[in-house]
Amino acid sequence: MSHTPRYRFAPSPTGFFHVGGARTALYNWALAQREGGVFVLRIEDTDESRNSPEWTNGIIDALAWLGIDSSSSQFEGPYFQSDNASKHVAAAHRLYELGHAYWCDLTPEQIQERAKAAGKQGYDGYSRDRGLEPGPGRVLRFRVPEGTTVVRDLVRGDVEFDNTTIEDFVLLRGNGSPMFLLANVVDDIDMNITNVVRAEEHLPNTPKQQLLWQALGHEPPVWAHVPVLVNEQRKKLSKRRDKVALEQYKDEGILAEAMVNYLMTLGWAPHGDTEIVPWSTIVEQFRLEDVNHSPAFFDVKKLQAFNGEYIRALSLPQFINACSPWLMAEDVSWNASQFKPKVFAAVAELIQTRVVMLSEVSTMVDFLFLDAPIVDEQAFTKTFTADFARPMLEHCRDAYATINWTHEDLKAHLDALAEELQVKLGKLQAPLRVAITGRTIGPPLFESLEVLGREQTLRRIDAALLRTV
RNA sequence: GCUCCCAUCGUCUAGUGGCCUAGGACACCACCCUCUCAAGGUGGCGGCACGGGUUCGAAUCCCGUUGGGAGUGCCA
Repeated sequence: MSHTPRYRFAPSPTGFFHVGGARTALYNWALAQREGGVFVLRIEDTDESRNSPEWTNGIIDALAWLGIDSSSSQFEGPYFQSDNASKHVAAAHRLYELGHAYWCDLTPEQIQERAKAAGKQGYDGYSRDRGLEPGPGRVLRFRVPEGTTVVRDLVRGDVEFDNTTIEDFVLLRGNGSPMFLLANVVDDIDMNITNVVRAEEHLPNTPKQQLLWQALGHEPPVWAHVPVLVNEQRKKLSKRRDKVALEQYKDEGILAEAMVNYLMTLGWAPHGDTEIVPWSTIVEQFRLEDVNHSPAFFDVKKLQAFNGEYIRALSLPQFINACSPWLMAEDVSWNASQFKPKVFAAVAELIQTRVVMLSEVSTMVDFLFLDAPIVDEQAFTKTFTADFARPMLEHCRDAYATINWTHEDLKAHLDALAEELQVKLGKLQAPLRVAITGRTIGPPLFESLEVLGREQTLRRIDAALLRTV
């Protein structure tokens, strides 16, 4: 008899990892860590159409990204539900022998007809006392007992269900294969699961599962149903209409730590006035009793804000390192051979405070690695309507040919010109910025010029002057 | 339809009967800083769904209303 809390995370392999699933996994992981328990991963692959080996690796990888390390001593699995099929069937037959289940030969169509005739919905218990033997096409149904079932839920309190509202659900299909509800319970019992923490959508199923636990002769686990994540329409996040794949956020340059931290603030909050806290603090403070009862909107804007915080908290070398995949990616606008790590390193600090996602980095520095900047026509037209635009550029072209090539001197030169022309430097530099970078916004201009180099700078000034003739 | 869950700023939350003139964060707005854009700083806008109780006292407890959500398969 072990008193070690055993949590479990039981995703079905559907091809991508859902942010909602990520949060559930994190809750389980935090609790297992906090209580010195175990996190059991079980892949619910009973539905053949969902069964694909590579999906399993995807799940392990996603968990690893979140910091749920499958090599940890507190991690167990992965187990596969499909491996336990014989146990599920055996349990079903035991239930039949115990009188907790019976065979039924009604087809779904017949059930519907009967329901329609009775003006009600669902299966009406028709085969309950017909004493049918097993036979081809017959399903095994659970005999729901009379009374009420009380689900003790750590986040919701006691939830009461009148058993008359629970229909005699199917345990074994007509082809003999076990249904999810059964498989799930049998596995949980088999794996000594003590705590079931999952999304609220499973709450209506819980009385059925609890009945199954009891019929099988076991005390049910501690339940906890956490609210679902919703979109701006307040509907449960779904892969069809919402951006829910963890991988997608990862690809955009959301840091794992930011994702984890953000996910944990949905339905719960760390103590104190700041939400940005390390995982260790979360493990220390997280309690199911403190989890909110209502659905939470998955706000990408706030996720990005968190990410910006985490990006800025990186040391410079860490930041440079983190950017690397996006700088080496195949879809960058420059030729891979033109990328210069040293050049990027020289401006990285200026970029770090200007992005909230790592995927933004490449367009912010592309002008440094391109032969010619990608010019935003609108920006060009707009900035070059200023009457000082051409004279300023011509002036720069001449002065920059001989000036000391430091950002201080580059700036000092334009400062002087601004003074002379009675124009603010902010306005004056705009055409130069567009000529060099192609855009009106970007990293500080003079530092950019310094790393770009004299030759390239002069070339781009000439090119811009040529365009305006 | 039926079953169940839920209800504090636009959003995420703090709040477990007096500390609440309801706190923080994101977003938004203004100002400061400033070579653009950010970052940073300061300030602002903005909420206890409604109606009844209980209580000396209710965001907090109870009931109802309204409004949301989830489930309702021989899917998981």
